[in-house]
Amino acid sequence: MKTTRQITDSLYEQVERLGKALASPKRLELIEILCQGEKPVEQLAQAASITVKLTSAHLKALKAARLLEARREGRNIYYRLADIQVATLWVALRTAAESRLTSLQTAMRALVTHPNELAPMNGKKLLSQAKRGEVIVLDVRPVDEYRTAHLPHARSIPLAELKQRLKELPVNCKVVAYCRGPFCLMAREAVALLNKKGFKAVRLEQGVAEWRTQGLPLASDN
Amino acid sequence: MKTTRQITDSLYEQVERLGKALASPKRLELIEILCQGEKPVEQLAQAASITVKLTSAHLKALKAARLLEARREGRNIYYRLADIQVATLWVALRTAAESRLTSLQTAMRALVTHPNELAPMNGKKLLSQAKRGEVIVLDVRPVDEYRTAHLPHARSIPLAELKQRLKELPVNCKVVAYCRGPFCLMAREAVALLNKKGFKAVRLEQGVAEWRTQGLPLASDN
DNA sequence: TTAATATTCTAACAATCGTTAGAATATAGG
DNA sequence: CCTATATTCTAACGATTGTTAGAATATTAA
Repeated sequence: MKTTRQITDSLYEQVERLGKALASPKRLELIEILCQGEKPVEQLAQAASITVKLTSAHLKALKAARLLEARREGRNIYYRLADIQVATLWVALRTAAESRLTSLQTAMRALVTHPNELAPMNGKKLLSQAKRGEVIVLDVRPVDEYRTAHLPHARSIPLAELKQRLKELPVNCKVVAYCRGPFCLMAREAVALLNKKGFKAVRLEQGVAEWRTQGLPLASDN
Repeated sequence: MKTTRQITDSLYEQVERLGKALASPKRLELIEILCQGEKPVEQLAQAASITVKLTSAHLKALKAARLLEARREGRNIYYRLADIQVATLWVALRTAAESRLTSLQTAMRALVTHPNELAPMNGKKLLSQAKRGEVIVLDVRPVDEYRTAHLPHARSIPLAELKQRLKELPVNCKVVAYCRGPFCLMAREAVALLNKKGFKAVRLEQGVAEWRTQGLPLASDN
């Protein structure tokens, strides 16, 4: 027979398992990357800039905490979020950190280096403008992430290819670039490049995960 | 000049600080207790069943992560949540754990020992019933927590005093008891006692924190 | 001032975690 | 079958964390 205290302890210890999974920067980054869609281990390792072995260990920990699931396809093992709720939890944690930690606020403010990089835009307003063709919404993530899920009316040009594919964009139309979210630097780089080349470009702070938690619609290529 | 990777790393490391603060069962329990209102160190230690020294260390960690704030009043130092958002984060984490971890689900199902302990009730429905006097909403937490915030129309009888104060309750009216939340066992004990004594009592799963995150109104004594 | 109370600080130990390297496993293709 | 590739497992290390005990600090009351 367990005492009341033992029962209470065991309940909090269960939640601790989730907390521990969220207590590592690389695990958080892996979650963020997986919010963009499923990926094999090596690709995750590359995206997070750590060794495959370490990636595997972190993925194991996240899987043990039931935050991830895995499937094998040929030689690769693809990991994915166990549930959209996991993305919601990540966004909640990041948002809480942004509003609570002044050090994070200053770190993020320091990222706004170029004066022509405007403030993040309103979601619904952007949607209607994109629909009417008044702005071009540009997804600068890798193509596979675009295919999994992207903003409605968005066009895909990965950051790595942007320099070569500038001709595809009309010069006079305003461009709104987005990437994985507030912690991802790809859209910032894209905007800097575009503005240097004479385009009128601004950055959208939200990524697909934030977009989804706000209840806004998404599209996908299948 | 920092590289893109160094910037990205530092952003995730900031969020890690929050994650780490949530990666200890006792710190989680302290947060839950503080969701009920501010308390001095010794009372927190007692409520969490740990030593004052250890409590102080955990509180220090939580304060460093900006989840708590403190104020001195005479000889005591009162801790409180830095923001209601912290309570929201705690509820989000607990909810995620409840839905993701089967071990937690079974642990919680095991708590429903008495068949006369009914399923948790709907918030708005309860509110209107309480307003019309069809049910008695009973807050069995310590009085100071009741004073800080309680459900509308709720009556306070702390669990410790319930046995002596049974006469205050009408026998024929249905009683809905609540405490700190799903992880708190006080309401369960109260319901078990009431039913044994011939009352018709059920337990409300939500506590004040859950109530608030659902956007429902609260009352307080000042 | 001194004594009592509440809390924090410091130091130390054991347990846990992140990280790395080397061995092991599972699959695909020849 | 063998070989190459992708991933995990095992073992080990150093760093970090939870916990405890003893000293130090701050406040109140006498």
